[in-house]
Amino acid sequence: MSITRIVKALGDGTRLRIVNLLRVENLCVCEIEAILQSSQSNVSRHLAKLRDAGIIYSEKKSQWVYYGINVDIIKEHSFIKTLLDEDFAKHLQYQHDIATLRTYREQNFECGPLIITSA
Amino acid sequence: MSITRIVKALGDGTRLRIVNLLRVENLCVCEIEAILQSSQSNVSRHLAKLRDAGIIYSEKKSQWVYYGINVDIIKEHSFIKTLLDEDFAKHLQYQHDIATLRTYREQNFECGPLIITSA
DNA sequence: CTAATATATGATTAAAAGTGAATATAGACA
DNA sequence: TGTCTATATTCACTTTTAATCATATATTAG
Repeated sequence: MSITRIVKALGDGTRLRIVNLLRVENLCVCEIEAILQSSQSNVSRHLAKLRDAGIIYSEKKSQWVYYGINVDIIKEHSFIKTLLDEDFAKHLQYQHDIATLRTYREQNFECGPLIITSA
Repeated sequence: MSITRIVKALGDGTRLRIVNLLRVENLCVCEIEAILQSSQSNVSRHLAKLRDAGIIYSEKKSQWVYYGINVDIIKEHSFIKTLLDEDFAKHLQYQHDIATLRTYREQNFECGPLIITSA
């Protein structure tokens, strides 16, 4: 996979937020949808772009499709690892998304709407 | 500067090649133009995009404008450093561009056309 | 001043990318 | 079987981006 293709696929706010979340754990479309407060089709399309660029993989489990970081591409393109491990941590947006994910887990939400308490 | 903005600015083949060259040394527009075999206005526009994203800076010296990597943004966004130091090295295209730059220097070219001997 | 060179930018066009709404597909379960 | 849920995909539309050509600006050299 070319560097250009990978960087291009990462060059979108929503997709960076998705990759940041997947760094914590594998998630299905509806979970990402809830955390990012974005539409189903929008999230699905962004996931497809990331997968086409080899950054993430998908795995179907009954009716859900779980997405996760493709560790092989990270080994091949180490800047992605630096981005995930060092750079996301410095920006509030990404920390906040992970906090939302934790809230989501604590509340034992299944796929469905998440009540966000703080913006 | 947001990560999204930076990644977006890097998400183009020509701009990645430019950043790869600037890693070696500061260059003016006409030198980049010759090495990448691209048009003056095209190179100028790509440079402007990189500069607007804070990835490079420009410095006018008499009639030339020299561009160079902005080290401050690399300190702030370490994935750029990994990209420059580790990932470019693994891809032939970027190595080749640097070889062309060396040829350019050995031939003592001023700004002007460069005779490429091998593709 | 004039000519030549280096760079930036406006205008235009073509291609690519993003989005909401609707639809299609596939699995789960009664 | 029919229905519900999760996901993907298509359509129509808008926005963004890239490339090219032509022109403008600035600097140097004569």
